[in-house]
Order: sequence, then C-alpha cells, then structure tokens
Amino acid sequence: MLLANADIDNSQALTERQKAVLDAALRLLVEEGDHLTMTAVARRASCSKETLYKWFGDRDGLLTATVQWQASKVRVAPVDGKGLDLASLTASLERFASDWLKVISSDTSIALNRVAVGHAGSGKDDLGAVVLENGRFALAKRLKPVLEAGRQAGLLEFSDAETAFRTFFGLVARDVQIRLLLGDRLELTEAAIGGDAARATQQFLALHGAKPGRRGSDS
Amino acid sequence: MLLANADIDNSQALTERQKAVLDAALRLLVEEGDHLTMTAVARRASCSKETLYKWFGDRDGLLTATVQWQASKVRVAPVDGKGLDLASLTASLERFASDWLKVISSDTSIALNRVAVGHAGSGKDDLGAVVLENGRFALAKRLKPVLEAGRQAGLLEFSDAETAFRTFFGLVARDVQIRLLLGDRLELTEAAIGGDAARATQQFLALHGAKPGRRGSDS
DNA sequence: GCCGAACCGTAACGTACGGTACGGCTGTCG
DNA sequence: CGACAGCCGTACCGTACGTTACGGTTCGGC
Repeated sequence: MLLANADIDNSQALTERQKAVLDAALRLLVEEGDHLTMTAVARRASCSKETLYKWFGDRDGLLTATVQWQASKVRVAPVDGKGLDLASLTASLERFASDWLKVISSDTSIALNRVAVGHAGSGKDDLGAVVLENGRFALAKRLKPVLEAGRQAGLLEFSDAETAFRTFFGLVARDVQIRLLLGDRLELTEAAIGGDAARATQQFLALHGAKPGRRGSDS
Repeated sequence: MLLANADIDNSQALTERQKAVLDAALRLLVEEGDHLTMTAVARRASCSKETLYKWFGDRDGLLTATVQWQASKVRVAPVDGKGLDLASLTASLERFASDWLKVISSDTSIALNRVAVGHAGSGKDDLGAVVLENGRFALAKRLKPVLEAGRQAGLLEFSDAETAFRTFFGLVARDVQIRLLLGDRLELTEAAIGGDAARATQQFLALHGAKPGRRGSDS
C-alpha cells in the first residue's frame, strides 16, 4: 500500500528490436539469475554494449526495463463478467487460484522475484515495487471486484475486501512461493495445481461463504 | 522435503571470538544486504581478512556460517506440553502464529532470507536450504505435534498433518513475507500481530475444528 | 552514388573486491 | 628471556565486470 506508483504502461515506447533484446535479457535472467553481465546480454541479443547503454542507461535500467517488459506481457486479465451463482463464483475463484499458482511456480516468476528481492536490500531501484505492483497487487485489483460481486449476490460474507483477499491469497499460496524462492524443489504438476486451487477455494468458501454450515476438506 | 539434510548443530565448534565476528557479519548483513565485503566484515569485527579466510574458508563459507549462527540462536522451542482443552490449544496456535509473524517481520530474518533467496539462484551453496530448514520446516516440526495432540483430544479434524500445517501457515503468513522481502513497508505492530494471530487461529479452527457449525470472522 | 545516423563487434579503461602475503604486536610456554 | 603461535593491519595481486571509445557496416533519404 505504501508503494510508489510505478507507472507500468510505458511498454509501448519499445521498438520490436528493443523487445527482442529484453527477451534475450529475460531468458538470460532465468538461466543465470542476477549473475548476468552486460556482455552476456549483448552477445545473446546480438547487439553491442554501446546500444544497451544508449537504450537503457545502465545495468539497473536494463534490469528494470526487463522486469517491466515481462510484467507488461503477463497483463492478461479476463475480469470475468459478473457470474452471479455459486457455481460460476467457485469457478472464478478456482481459476484465479490456479492461474496464480502457475505464475508463482514458473521459472520466469521465480527468477524475477529473486532478483527483485535481492535488489530490495540495497534499494537503488524499485524492482521490488514493480514486481509487487504487477504480482500481488495486480491480483488483488482483479480479484476484489469478483469478491464484491459475490457479496452483492449474497454468496459471500466479509467486512473488508482487502482482508478477505489476503485470506484467499494465503490459502492459495501457503508456503509455495517462499519455498521455491529459497530453492526447494517443489513439483507442481498441472493436477496438483488444480487440486490446490479447488481446496483453497473450498476453504475460502467455508470461511466466507454466505450459506452457514459449510465445512472445509483436507484432501 | 527434498532438501539436503543441512546439519545445523555445529554451532558449538565456535569460540567466543568467532561468535563475535559472526555477530558483526550478521549486523553488516542486516545493514547492507548481500553487498557486504570481506574487508567491511574484517573492519567491523576488528579482525584481519587473513583470519576470516582461515576460519571460514571463503566468502560463501562466512555467509553460511553467519546464517547458521543466527539459526542456532533462534532455536528457542518450548513445544508446549500437551494442553488438551480448546482454550490451551487455541492459545498454543496463537502463540505459534504470533511468534512466526514476529520472526518473518524482523530485520534479521528479512536480511537473511534476502541473501538466501539471492544465492538460491546460482546455487553454489545451500543457504536457501539452511534458512528453510531453520524456518518453515522447523516450524512444521514444532507445530505438528500440537496438531496431532489436538486431533487425539478430539479438538481438531484433518486427514494429513502436513496439509493442515500448510493451511495454518498460509492463514498466518498470507502475503506478509513476500511483501517484506520485496521491500514493501509493512507496519507490523505488536497489536497488529496479535490480532492477525488470533484471526488466523480462529480461521484455522473454523476449517479444522472438531465442533461443527463454527464460523470464521473478518475483523 | 553519397551522407549521416544507427548499430555491431571488440578493444580498452577503471574500479571494486575476493583472495594472499607479510611485517609487527601480544600472549604463552619452556 | 627467547621461540613461537595466533592474530591484527595493510599492502598487494588478479580478475571480473560496468562503462566508454572507436572502427567498420548497413540502410534510409537525397
């Protein structure tokens, strides 16, 4: 909430060539983490270092541009027209949960979060803010209207959408992200993600569903 | 689960002087993140670089020793004798939740997790494994007996202790750790932590408490 | 065909930092 | 007291890498 408003919609000022360069940098970031060098990026992208510096200023500028470029690509957000019955609400929640789990377990997300976390320490740039803005906060922005609609339709009960969202977030993500970031090998198959999404959704409905008497399940 | 068994009980092979050096390194780590240099550590600890290298081998060795040293300090674990009624179970859960929130929001934990995450990328050492083993997995090891005791006493219902633990973990931590690691300023006062711990515990009991008809609350 | 801009590839520079070597100081043992 | 081990402070070395500079090439406009 206290984050600076990182403007994220500047991905249009990029030529195709520049996007290709950033894609190369992104691939390199996934492969080598924060270890990437300007020389390696230039070689991978078949461009000169001089061009890199002209376009992005310095190494941090390149990193920031790369993170923002990836962020602009993930900006797929079908906000789901107001489905008013329990079935469609459940489906929406499961979809959100499933999508989120897929995102945070992807190589790209892990790599990006790692460098952002590393840079958040000695905070020269706002990589952490950018990642947060396009990750957790973007998710909240997309999910909250669904929650509100569910409440309007009498399907959900909660006093604060933000708190309800954070509960859902916790039920979905649990320890997955931190374990992956710390290098734990965590096999997340398509099936496991689907199961987790369903479980989290049922748990959330057990806590915030309007019908009394619901129970969560373990399996 | 697939982590290497990092042996953690070697903190006894350290002289007082070495502990002091590691404390200096730890303080520096909190202040400067992964940016710390051997020279800075030597200066802060008033020792020579030669000594650092003799004692810890190389930079990674120093980092690993520092992380393990901090881990050995946190090893306070009053496992709570089996309190069999709902009140004591609730109190235990709230205490675990509160303690965990305090840990993950501390400067030290944030700094340590940041460098561990950074190193997990190009995995030369096992910093991530060490942090994970002394954080999330140590918590599970301490909490699971409590959950099992609660089930034995007929207070809790769940089929798998690991899954139940992860649900509790998610309800407690939510988005706190990742936001802090990414540099989000998140004010966690003593009161807020207490409230969150109570909320998470009530939600967990709503999902896994044995008495039917329970409901979670939002506040 | 000619010019300038943009860009590629590479060489070169400066610095920061990990790692090593060495002289000097202190305490301990014989 | 002398020998010696451990350690401090510092100078030093090698390398990696960020950053800059420059010659050569391509390409659109005239």
